[in-house]
Amino acid sequence: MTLDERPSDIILRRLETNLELTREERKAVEALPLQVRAFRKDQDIARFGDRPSQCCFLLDGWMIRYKLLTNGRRQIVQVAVPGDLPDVQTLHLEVMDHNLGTLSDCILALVQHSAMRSLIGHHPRLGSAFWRETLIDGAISREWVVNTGSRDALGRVAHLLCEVFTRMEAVGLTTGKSMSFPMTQEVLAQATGLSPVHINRTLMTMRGSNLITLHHGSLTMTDYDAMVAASSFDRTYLHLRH
Amino acid sequence: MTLDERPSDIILRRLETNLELTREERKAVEALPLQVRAFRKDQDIARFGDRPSQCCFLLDGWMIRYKLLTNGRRQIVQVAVPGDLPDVQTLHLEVMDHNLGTLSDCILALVQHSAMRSLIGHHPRLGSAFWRETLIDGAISREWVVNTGSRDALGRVAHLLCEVFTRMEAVGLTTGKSMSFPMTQEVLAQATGLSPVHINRTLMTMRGSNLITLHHGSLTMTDYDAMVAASSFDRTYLHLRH
DNA sequence: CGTCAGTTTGACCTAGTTCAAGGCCAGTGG
DNA sequence: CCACTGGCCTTGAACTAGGTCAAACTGACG
Repeated sequence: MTLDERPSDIILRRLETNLELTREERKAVEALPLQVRAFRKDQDIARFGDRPSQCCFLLDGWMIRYKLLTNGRRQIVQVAVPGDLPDVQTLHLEVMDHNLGTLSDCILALVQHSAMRSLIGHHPRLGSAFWRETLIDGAISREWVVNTGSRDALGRVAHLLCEVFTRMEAVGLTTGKSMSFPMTQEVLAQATGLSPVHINRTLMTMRGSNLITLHHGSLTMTDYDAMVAASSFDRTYLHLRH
Repeated sequence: MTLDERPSDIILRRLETNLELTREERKAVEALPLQVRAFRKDQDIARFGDRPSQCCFLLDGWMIRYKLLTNGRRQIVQVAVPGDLPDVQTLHLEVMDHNLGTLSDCILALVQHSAMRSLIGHHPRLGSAFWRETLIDGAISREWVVNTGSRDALGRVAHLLCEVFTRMEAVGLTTGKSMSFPMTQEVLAQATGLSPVHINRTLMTMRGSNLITLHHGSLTMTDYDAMVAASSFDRTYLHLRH
C-alpha cells in the first residue's frame, strides 16, 4: 500500500476490475466504516470455531487460510495477496471452518458485518461483486485440489508460483518478472502437501534449470513460459478480466 | 425423487434448511420456470470454456465436477448429491473453469440465468441463500485440499465416504447406515488422487477391519465412528443446520 | 561473536504406483 | 438355456517418488 492512497481506493480498484461503478456506489464504498490495523506476521485473525462479526480487506502483506489436523500437520488451503477479501464468506457462514492468519506483517481494513450487509442491501451490484470474489476463491480451491491430487512435486510448486505471480501481477505488485515472496520452504510444503526437504530439492532443481531465482524473500520467474508448461498452468480459473 | 413431489418442492426443502421462507418467497420459487430433464450417466452438462446460460438443480442421481489435465489424468474436484446446485456459480463466473457431468443416471431441473437473476433481484434473501450454497461448495473444496494434501490413503477414502454419507443423510437419502453409492473404484481414485489399484487395496483393508461393506453400488458404514476417527472427519465445514 | 530461523545435503526407508494377469458377474444374443 | 462379452474388481511382483531422520551450513541480527 503506497502512502498516497486511501484504503477505500484499494477496495474500489478491486471492485472496478469487475464492473463500472456508479457515482452512488463509489460514494457508498468510500463511506464504509473501515478500521485500518497493522498485524505482525504469524498472527491469527480468526480461528476454527470462531463466529466473526467483521470481515477484512487485505491492504498489504500476505495472509493464509489453513487447517490444523489431529496429527499436528498444518495444511494451507489458500493464500491471500493484497486486495483480497479473505473472509467475506463469514457474512453467510457463521462458524469458521478453518483458520485465517497473517503470513507476513500485514495491514488490514476491518469492516463490521452490519456495515457490509447494509452496503450490499442498498447496492445489489456490489453484493454480486463480493459474491463473485467468493466464487473465485472457490475456483482457486478447486485448482488446489487438482494440484495436490494430480501433479508431481515440480508441477505442484511451479503451479503455486505461477498462481501467486499471476495474482500479484493482476494487482500491480510485480516488477517485471520479479516480486516479493514471503513464503518459506516450510510454508510452501504446507501449501503443496509435500515435505520441506522435498520442497528444497524441487526448488534446487528449478534453479538448476534456470526456471526461477528465489532468495531473501524475492522471487523471479526467470523462465515464466517453462514454469507455465511445467505445471500446465491455465489462468482461466482465476477469472481475471482485462 | 419420489413421484409425489414436484421439483420445486425439492428446491424449497433445500432452501428451508437455511431460512424460514415467506409466503411470497415460496410462491416465487414455485413459479420458477424449470425444465426437468433426465440424463444418462457419463454425460457432460457443461464443459471447460463453456459459457452456460442456465444452471441446474440436481433432483436425482449424482454428478461430478472435474478437470482434465494435459497428461490425460482426470481429477474430480467435487461430487454433487440430490438437492445440490452444482453450477450456480455460472451466474457470476461467465466461463466454466472445469467440467460438470453426470456420474449416474440423473434428473435435473434446468433454470435460465435470467429467471434466477430475476428471482434473486426480487427476493434478496433467496439470493443470500444461493450465495451461501456456493460458499459451502468452497468450504468443501478446501476440505478436499486437506484430504489430498495431508491424509494417507485410508484417511482420504474414509473422509470422502464420511462426507458423502453425511450429505446424503442430510437430504434424507440414507437408510440406517446404508445408502446407494454409484462411485466405482476408478472414480474414487480420481476423487482422492490415488491409483485405482491402491483404492482397491484400501477398500479391502476397510472391509477387513469391518469398517464398511460395499458392493453392487450399495455402501454401509458398518462402523461409522471408526470411519470418522480414521479420517478425523469433522462436519463443521459442511455447515449443516439442524 | 553467538544465536536462531531458514536452507541444504546425504543416506535410508516406505507408501503408493505401475504393469500385468485373472476373476466375477450381469446383460445379450444365439 | 448357455456361451460370450465387457465393465469392474482383485491380486501379485517390481519399482519409484517422495518422506524421514539427522547433521551441517548460511546469513541476518542483537
